[in-house]
Amino acid sequence: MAQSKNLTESLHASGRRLTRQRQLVMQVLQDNPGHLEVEAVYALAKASDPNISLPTVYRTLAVLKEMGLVKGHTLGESHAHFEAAPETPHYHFTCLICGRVVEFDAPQVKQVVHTLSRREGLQVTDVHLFLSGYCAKCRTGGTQVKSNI
Amino acid sequence: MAQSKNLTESLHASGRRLTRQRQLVMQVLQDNPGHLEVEAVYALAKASDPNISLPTVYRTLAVLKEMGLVKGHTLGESHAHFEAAPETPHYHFTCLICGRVVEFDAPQVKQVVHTLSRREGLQVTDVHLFLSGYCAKCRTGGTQVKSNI
DNA sequence: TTACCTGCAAAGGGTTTGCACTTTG
DNA sequence: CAAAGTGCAAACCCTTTGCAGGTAA
Repeated sequence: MAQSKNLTESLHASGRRLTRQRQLVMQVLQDNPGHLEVEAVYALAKASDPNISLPTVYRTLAVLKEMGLVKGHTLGESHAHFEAAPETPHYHFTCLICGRVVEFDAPQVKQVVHTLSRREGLQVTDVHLFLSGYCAKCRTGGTQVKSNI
Repeated sequence: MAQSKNLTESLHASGRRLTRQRQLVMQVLQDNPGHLEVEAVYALAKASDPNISLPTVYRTLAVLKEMGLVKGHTLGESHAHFEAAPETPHYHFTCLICGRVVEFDAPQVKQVVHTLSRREGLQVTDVHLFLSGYCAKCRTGGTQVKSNI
């Protein structure tokens, strides 16, 4: 549980308490790299603690996000996705058909952000680069996992 | 009404009909550059046609988006924003305090997209680069227009 | 002990849908 | 005239909130 240290400290620093539920949600996010919908976090957490509630998951995600331990996205869809905050920022491509997410890095983005910040006098705290389209499989009419509409 | 041509053709090409409401919504988006929330589109449309309904605005925006005539965003907020599809793509910064939106272009992004597409065999149909943080005014504790919570 | 936190249930709020009527082509 | 589109009202669904009982510190 390498998480505990960071989580404990962050909570303490902001005058909050370390609860079983907060540890659990953080653990779930760390054990499941990539994007999890809130319902998925809830389901995974519930596997360890059947009593945890959905409102608590929402509240916990908000707290963790505020402390910078997790990142939240709303990638064009109606519901939010969360992931443990990666050391190195990265960006996302989502396939419109099968929903596959490709994560990638792009150093040029930092440069863009820096240039803009200077020019406009902005302080940028968060960067989302989100691409959508068709992945290699779905382009060719192959898999189409999600298109059973 | 330079719009009419494009709208008419796009609708016809997809076997849809040209209605007063669709013309109106498209007109509203074109006459009001920048981002409009759905409610704002509704209000502006209603000024010209008091009978237009909110569901129709939603349905129309979905149709226009599908045809590529408008772009929809969900910039970290709970509700969607729309804008007439610009000739040249651009990106957005939103101030977390006052809500100001700064639009900007960044040619480097095209390069990033191109590189990734090739490497992963993706077909990218949409690109969102969304920054958030504090604008020049709000950094200094100045205006804080929106923080009357 | 005492804030803070959780669970439950209910409320919120943006978005979507069912249906009868209207309008386009 | 037939099919597509609209308006109205109600349903949906993700998310938030009020509150009484728990729990970390």
